[in-house]
Amino acid sequence: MTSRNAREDAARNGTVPARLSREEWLARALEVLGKNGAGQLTVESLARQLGVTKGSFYWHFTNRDDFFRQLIEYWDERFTRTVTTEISGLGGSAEERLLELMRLVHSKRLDRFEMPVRAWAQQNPALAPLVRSVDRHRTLFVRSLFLEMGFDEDEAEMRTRIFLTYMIAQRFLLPSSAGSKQLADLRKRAAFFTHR
Amino acid sequence: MTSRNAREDAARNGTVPARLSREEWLARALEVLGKNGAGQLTVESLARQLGVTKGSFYWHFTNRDDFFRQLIEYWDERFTRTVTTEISGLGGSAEERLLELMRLVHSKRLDRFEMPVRAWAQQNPALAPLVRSVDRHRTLFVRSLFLEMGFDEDEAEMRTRIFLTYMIAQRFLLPSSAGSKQLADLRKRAAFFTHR
DNA sequence: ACAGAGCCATACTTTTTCGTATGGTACTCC
DNA sequence: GGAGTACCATACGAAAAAGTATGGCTCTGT
Repeated sequence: MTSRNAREDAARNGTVPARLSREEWLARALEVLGKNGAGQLTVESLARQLGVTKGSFYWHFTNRDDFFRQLIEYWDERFTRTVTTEISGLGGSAEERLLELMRLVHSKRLDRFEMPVRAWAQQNPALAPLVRSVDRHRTLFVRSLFLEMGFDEDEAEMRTRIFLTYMIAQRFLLPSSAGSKQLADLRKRAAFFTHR
Repeated sequence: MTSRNAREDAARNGTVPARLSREEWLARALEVLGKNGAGQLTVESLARQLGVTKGSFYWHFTNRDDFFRQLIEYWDERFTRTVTTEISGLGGSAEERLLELMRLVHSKRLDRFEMPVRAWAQQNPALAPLVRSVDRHRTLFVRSLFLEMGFDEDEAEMRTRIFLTYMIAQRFLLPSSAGSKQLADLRKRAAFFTHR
């Protein structure tokens, strides 16, 4: 008889009964959203995966809408905020910082939740404004880089749009391109965005 | 007492009882997918909107999976196939045809289902291959344009990727930019993709 | 006018989910 | 060592959805 209860397993092993935190719910929810889609984003399914029951969920969150709001904020913090602040603290030219941004997003796969999060949140009237807020923050950040490179307002605006959409949807046309010349490709792509 | 039944209304007006076709189910499903998300893509919800019951659905389609497969094919036919064949029949330089492609997608809003369709279908193992097939077709088409412009294989490959991702995710960063200088912007964007 | 096919309504069963109510267990702090 | 708090289990009710079975209506062809 295999136990499908993580807390029982923990008890048998003498470890702590794996009391969950708020973040563990959110982290798991993002993974599910990315792998299985928004349709599988149910309370009881998440609870089963975490080895607990709904009782834990409704302790940490008042209801599903509250959970979803916190999920967007969690995603913003972990997959956007940390990058922009890190890049902001760097030196070098604006071109170099843009390349470093692409490198970071690629190596840490920070774009892996772009599509599922957006396609899911855009429909919800309570969540759409939160996503738009994330976009505003990104746009301001990238636009400042292009302005620093010397492009005028309109040109910086256009390049920011094309660059950000590429960062968002890139993963959609990547079946399994994994190659050895990825760094060279990254440089080429960055140069394409920053050429004059 | 207001009737929420389209067929009864039609009967009262003396018109045809609005017998539905397969395509009406598919067209409505795409609209729902775009507006309300995949979560609202249920048989009974669609039936209510069409003024019929589930009986009609299970007459036209064997089950939900069958319906979804046909939905992807319908989307491919109406929002990709028609464009590539129309552009193929045109004259002019490859640059002009690429601009015309952007114009068509923009004016007819052919990109409005990109994100919802993808985020939804990518999760389903039965649907993902169909979407990848659509991507292959698009990639071949756009890549041939860049090759015709004189770019080498690698360069054409990269520009195709950036161009297609932009066409896919463009709408995500467009709050309500609707301006009068849209055609000029289109030309500028096209030039950005085709410059050397 | 009658048979058959095409198309849909209705009723029903099973499954899944949200949310709530309530009780139980472990830990902390006096 | 007892009270209180933090965290979770269990049980329940209500709603919604997929799919099936079956009967009814409408048109066409003959």
